[in-house]
Amino acid sequence: MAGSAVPRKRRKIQGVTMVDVARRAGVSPSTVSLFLRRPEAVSLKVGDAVQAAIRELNYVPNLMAGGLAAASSSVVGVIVPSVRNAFFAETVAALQRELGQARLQIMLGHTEYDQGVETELVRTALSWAPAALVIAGTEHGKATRQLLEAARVPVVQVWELGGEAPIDMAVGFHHYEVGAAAARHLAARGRRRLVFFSGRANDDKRAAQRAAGFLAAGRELGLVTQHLSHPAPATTELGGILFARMLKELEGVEGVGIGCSNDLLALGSLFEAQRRQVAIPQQYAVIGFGDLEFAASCNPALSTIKPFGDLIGSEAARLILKSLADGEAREHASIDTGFGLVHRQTS
Amino acid sequence: MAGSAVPRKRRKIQGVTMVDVARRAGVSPSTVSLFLRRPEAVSLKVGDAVQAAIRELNYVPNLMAGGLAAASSSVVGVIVPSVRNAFFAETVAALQRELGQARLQIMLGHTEYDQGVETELVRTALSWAPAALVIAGTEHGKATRQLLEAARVPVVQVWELGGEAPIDMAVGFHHYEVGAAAARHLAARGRRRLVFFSGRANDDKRAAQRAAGFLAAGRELGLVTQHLSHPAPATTELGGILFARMLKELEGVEGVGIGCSNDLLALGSLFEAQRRQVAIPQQYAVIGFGDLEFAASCNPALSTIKPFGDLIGSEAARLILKSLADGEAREHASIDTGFGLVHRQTS
DNA sequence: GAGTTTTATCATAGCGCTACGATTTTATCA
DNA sequence: TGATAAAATCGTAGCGCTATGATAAAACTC
Repeated sequence: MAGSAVPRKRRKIQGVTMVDVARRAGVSPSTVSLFLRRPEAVSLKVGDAVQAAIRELNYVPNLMAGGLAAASSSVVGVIVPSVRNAFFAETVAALQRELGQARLQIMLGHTEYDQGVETELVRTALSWAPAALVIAGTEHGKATRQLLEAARVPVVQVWELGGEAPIDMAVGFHHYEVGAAAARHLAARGRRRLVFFSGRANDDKRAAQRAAGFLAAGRELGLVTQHLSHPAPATTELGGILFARMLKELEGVEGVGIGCSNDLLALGSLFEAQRRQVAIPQQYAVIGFGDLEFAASCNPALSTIKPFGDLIGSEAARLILKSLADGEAREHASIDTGFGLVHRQTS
Repeated sequence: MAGSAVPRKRRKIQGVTMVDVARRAGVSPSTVSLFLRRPEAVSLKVGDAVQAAIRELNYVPNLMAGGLAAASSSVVGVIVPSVRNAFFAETVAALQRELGQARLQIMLGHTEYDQGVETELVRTALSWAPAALVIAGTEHGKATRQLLEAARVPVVQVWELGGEAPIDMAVGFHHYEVGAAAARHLAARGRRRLVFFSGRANDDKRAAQRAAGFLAAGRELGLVTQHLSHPAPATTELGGILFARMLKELEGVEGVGIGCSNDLLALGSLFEAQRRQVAIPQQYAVIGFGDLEFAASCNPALSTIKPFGDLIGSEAARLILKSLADGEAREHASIDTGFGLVHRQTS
């Protein structure tokens, strides 16, 4: 109906396009494109000419155009609860390091432990036709799971194993086992009464699993085992608060061993103990989780359980790269990175 | 020359496109697009129909196509040394929180304090025709600076003020002043001999500036002031090492005040002091930088200088949003977020 | 040196969307 | 009611690139 024959004015995005480079180098645009994607497929002479033209014109390719034409982009969506959390920061750093080698970029999203936000972030990530998706955890809202299942890209769920079946691939460890290992360790060190400290009681599912594992193992060993938790994030401050609460509740009780949902809580406990002049590990043994960087240099040095956040990131990257190489024929791997018990002075 | 009249087979990226939605809703694709971008420009009846079609088909728009057509994308490139660094993690989190409201996504890159990597990351970010760029620091390599200057997008340099002139906009504070404030504080608390601890001596320019400010202010006050530094990253462990070194070098010296390049070093110092049974603040006063989450709950509680990392992120986001709204007419703002001296027990 | 294979380069048709201006519909007024 | 203004919808032409298959050039055969 609307039959306009008038040429519109072009809206130009870029200063220098591939066409400009091609003209400069005296070749066709296809050749420039080919050189950029597979330099070895182009003759040395032409390759050099193109390279020179690119440099002279300061050409920066447009990845949106490339991604659109190629039906896939070079972004990997990474969705974690928060990068302020040192655990995830480490994994994100490893991912970027490894994926960067393959010229893949990271598009980051933080859920802040909100399932609605998570769904939105997944949807947004998918809007970029990402090469792959990395998401923390295996328990997601129904909408998120649906989106992820329908997505025709590799999906790697990280930092957690067990629970719901992985959607595609998974790299992580069993938090329940972490808790159990902590309880058993304290028992082995002669503690007969166990307490678990945790924060963010409502939304950190992984912390909840560590707690569950700790409590179950403690009871299995026939020990009185209890849980002190709080809805606030698991910080040093909260560690102090929980330790104080514990002191009040367990006044006079001997042989207490404390498992902490993370090293920050443990650190806070250590400080509170100092303030109260309670000896650690003599009166109370403490074990954390995370092996955060201060754990080794605390006084007393903190016993803890070490996850391998860096390894999780690099293994996830490896799986992604492999999936991309294998195409449809890829397998649905699940990798257990395990954890290590680091026995220091607090237990 | 190559005149092929044969229709090629289409390579389909997406299951459901905007055309499908339009058909389902009984409107034209343009209307769907319009509804997505400016829902208020579409009649209520049509809007509902489109909305319903989107939901029923589970349509996910392709942002690459959108960005390409619109000559700008909804990504903001964020380039920081490392998210493992709590300072940057906080700013990144704030950025994502604020920018997310405007449906902007963050594309993250870590330089790991390498200038070559930084240039590559800037180049990659520019390949996405980003809506804006956020980069840590004001001192960049020549290539990076050139790229940023030529980029026709808002650029916000964060976490640092002073030094080289900002390329476009800047949000941060003067690290030199932080160091000076720390020195003056220690002097005011009666310390007559000052020492500054820092790590990553070679590549953390901002830490170097804090050191310079500390040393200059100390000397200006007529105090003997010295610098203990180390090439390793500024960790708790390094804090302990530097404190031990200081003890050896300054044996018997009274009234020593220690400034630390960050709270991790300060924490390590505290622990080392405990181990050596040296009283803080009686024998040695300590002040850190960062007000990391443990600072308030240490024993003794750590005096420190608080940057406002979160504020830096949200102000940067505000500037970006304003720039995008104002278009070409935008101003080249520079915002000093300042810092706060938090006096606790270690000084 | 003509025929055959291999290698290098090219022309074209979209990828899915948005901006633009044109067209149609609805509201307002004389 | 017809003329005019305002609002809603539509059709088209790319955005800059890549995949594809066609052509041209070079490297082998016998």
